Amino acid sequence: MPAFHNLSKLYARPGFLLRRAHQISAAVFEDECRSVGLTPAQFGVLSVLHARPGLDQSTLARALGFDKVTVLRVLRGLETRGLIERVPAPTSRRNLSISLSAAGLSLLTQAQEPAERAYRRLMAPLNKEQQTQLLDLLQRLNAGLEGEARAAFVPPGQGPKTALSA
Amino acid sequence: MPAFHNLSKLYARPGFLLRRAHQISAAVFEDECRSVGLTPAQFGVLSVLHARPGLDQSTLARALGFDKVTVLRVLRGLETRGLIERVPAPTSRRNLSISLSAAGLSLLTQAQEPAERAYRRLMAPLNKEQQTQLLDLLQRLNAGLEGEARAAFVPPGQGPKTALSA
DNA sequence: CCTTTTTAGGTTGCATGCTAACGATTATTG
DNA sequence: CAATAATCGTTAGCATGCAACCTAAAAAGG
Repeated sequence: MPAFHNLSKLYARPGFLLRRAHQISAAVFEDECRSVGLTPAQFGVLSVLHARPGLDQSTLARALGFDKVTVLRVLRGLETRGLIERVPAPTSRRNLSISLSAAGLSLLTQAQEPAERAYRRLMAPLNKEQQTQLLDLLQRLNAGLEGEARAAFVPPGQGPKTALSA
Repeated sequence: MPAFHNLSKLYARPGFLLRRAHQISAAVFEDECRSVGLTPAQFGVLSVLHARPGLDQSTLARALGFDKVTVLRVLRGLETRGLIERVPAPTSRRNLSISLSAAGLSLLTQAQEPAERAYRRLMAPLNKEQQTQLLDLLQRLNAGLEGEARAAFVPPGQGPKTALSA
């Protein structure tokens, strides 16, 4: 009898556990942030834009490990709601410079508390030591596998490396 | 200056790390299983059907923590490829009994090796102890938060609990 | 019994993530 | 400098996950 007869085999796969954990994480975040109307993706975009105003779309996508098409659609939604602004970049005719609007900054500020609650609710089943361990292991896993995912993750440089800060 | 000015804050969020880890995991799996043409979702469905032949769609969805619409669409694809069969269940007129076809079993068997490779490749950045730790922490997290996700996870019973085994 | 509620399967629509392709623009390099 | 390659924003299409809603069937309640 083949080994894959047993379901516990499937349930112990990291892919299965990661998928489920991500699913739960997103559900908890959306539940907590429903009041401010921000999804995890939108929250991520606004957060990066707050730290690095004026980024172009591609750099923004890489700063989150998002697909550039996803970023494009998220940005369109945020632009419609007046939370961000997209203007042609001065440095290059094919870049757009994205930045938070006043409303966007306000909403991001409002979202900090719900996001914190989501964090605590998600980590509630683990004690402090386990929480630290999990975050460390995930970071180690991700760092060791950068380049495996189609969408590259490249944290935006602070200085002259960023497209628009040159 | 608000604390959320710093990007490392965002990058250390469990939601961010889980999202990225899941993204990488799916990419690695799809890369390894491209030869047999199975996505993670399809592999999961076939695996459960192999362990529990004759399940109905809703029970199958709960056994994976999938949305029932997702299961429906995955099953349609698998049925078109002749990998599964859907027949009316004898016990109830609104249930469908799903089971692997010979081709489905064959493909699932072929997929075991690539799936194993994906497993090893995904866990490569961690040593044996860290791998065990990560799986344990994820299981603990998921178990502690069942019910938070919209799609419930209910492992199918072996005995008389399953819809069609009564 | 018969009515009410719950459930299974299904459809539709929206958000997200990926691939592939495209025109325009910028970089590279021969 | 000119040909080539890489990049940006964009569109389009497929897969996954959610919500809302429908019909039919089954369960639960009186």
